[in-house]
Amino acid sequence: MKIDPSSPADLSAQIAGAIRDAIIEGRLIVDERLPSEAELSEQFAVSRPTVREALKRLAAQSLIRTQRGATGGAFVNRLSFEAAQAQQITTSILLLSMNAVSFETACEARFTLERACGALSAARRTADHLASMRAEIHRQSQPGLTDEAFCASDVAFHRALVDAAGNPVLSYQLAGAVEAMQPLMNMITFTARDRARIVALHTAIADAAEAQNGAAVTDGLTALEEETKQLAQGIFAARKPAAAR
Amino acid sequence: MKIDPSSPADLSAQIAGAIRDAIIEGRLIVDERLPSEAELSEQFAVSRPTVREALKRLAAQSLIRTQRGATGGAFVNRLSFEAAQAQQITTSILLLSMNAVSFETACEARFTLERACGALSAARRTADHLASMRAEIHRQSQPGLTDEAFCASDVAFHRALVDAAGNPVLSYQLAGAVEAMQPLMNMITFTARDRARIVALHTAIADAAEAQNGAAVTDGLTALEEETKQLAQGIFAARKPAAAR
DNA sequence: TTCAAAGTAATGTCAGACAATTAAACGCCT
DNA sequence: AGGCGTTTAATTGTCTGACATTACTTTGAA
Repeated sequence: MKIDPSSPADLSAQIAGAIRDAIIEGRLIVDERLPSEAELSEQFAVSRPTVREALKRLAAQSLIRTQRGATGGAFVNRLSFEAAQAQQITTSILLLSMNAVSFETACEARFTLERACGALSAARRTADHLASMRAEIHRQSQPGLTDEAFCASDVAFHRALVDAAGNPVLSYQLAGAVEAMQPLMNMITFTARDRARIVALHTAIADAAEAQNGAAVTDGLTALEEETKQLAQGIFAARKPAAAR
Repeated sequence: MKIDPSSPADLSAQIAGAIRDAIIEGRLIVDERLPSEAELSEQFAVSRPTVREALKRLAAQSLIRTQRGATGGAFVNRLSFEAAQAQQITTSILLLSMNAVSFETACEARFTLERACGALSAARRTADHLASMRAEIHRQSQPGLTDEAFCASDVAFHRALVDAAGNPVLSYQLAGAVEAMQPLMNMITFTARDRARIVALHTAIADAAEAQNGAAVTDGLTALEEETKQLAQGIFAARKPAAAR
């Protein structure tokens, strides 16, 4: 684990990179303890604050965790599916909000990916998954629900559908697609959305999953995509003349 | 932007979180300059090293960039698709290597997602995408190619296929699925792989894309998945009795 | 007017110190 | 001898102050 001392700046980035590479290449394994900050600063011939900055960089990516006390120190973290999903969701939200992605592009990506799960979800769904989906549909039918709660339930429904595929890698990959879209869709369509229509489409999807009919799940998602796109188009069409005045 | 000074530890995490929230919620916009480290340390009533640790955390997630000099400082970064993809690939590699994901699960997730692009890629592929795919196939046919180069070309082929869908959000989401699998598949199957068979399957996929036949692209990917799974099964079957001795 | 040099403000790095926390080692009492 | 409370040591978390480095800005001179 070496760094280039000739480069004058960004020592902490170099050190973080060296440790990260060691983790990725398996030279540091899960739950292994890194040398103490004092030892690291000796090894890399830098000061302790510089080492600390490097460790904070790694902590920000959930690559290490730190513990205080006598047997404390920095430990290589097992990257859990949960932590990875949270990271992916944050990244996806930022990516969408900072890059002027069109509603259609994002919507297409989301539903294309979710449809990919359709067949697997229909084949493997358990009673638990079905119950979760039905519960969310029931919640969505409650008249007093706030817009935020309706959106959260919408996301929960789709998460249950994705999880029904029984493939944690797939669930992780789709976390960003499903959850990052919520703020975007919420801000655009929540005023015009017809909840009864959404509930009907969700019910059709749940029914198809219960019948283990993969094609019907896929069709249901396609119908939902069409509904969403038309809704957005209507809103954009109504906005433009208003803005042109 | 406030932090809780009563919590004794992890001040830098709190500060990083406060700034991150400000960025996500739009209170800090792209290319906006943050206050200087000295000003931030005053605002949050902490020392400059603590502020610096917080900024390094954000820099590790590509949320900010820093510049030295008189007009320097920390600026909100536009999260590019490229940077987001790089992050996702790193996260995916770590997730797979640290969580004992079965080959089958990862393989299924990868091909399920890639198949989802099939129809779009077939419909929208340009001459450039086709040329990229053909070029990679040609490279894969060269007899003197190293295993590493073959794998890299394999990844490039699939990247071209995914990019052909013309949806950058989709490309971003699939980056992890396609690129993170390379080390995993490489380490398991490269000894037993029949390159001619892979090239034939790739050619079939490229032909289908050229003919804009979405179903054929999907079928080609399914065939490739089957090939890969059987290859892996054969290897695991051969390993087990050897290890049992 | 143009170009070079000094000034200035910001990040990058270092050194040393103290506080807070935690587990292990130790000693004491039962 | 064994259990329990206390001390001790190691480590991270934070602070203070300083200097180095960088790059823009201003000023001055040709």
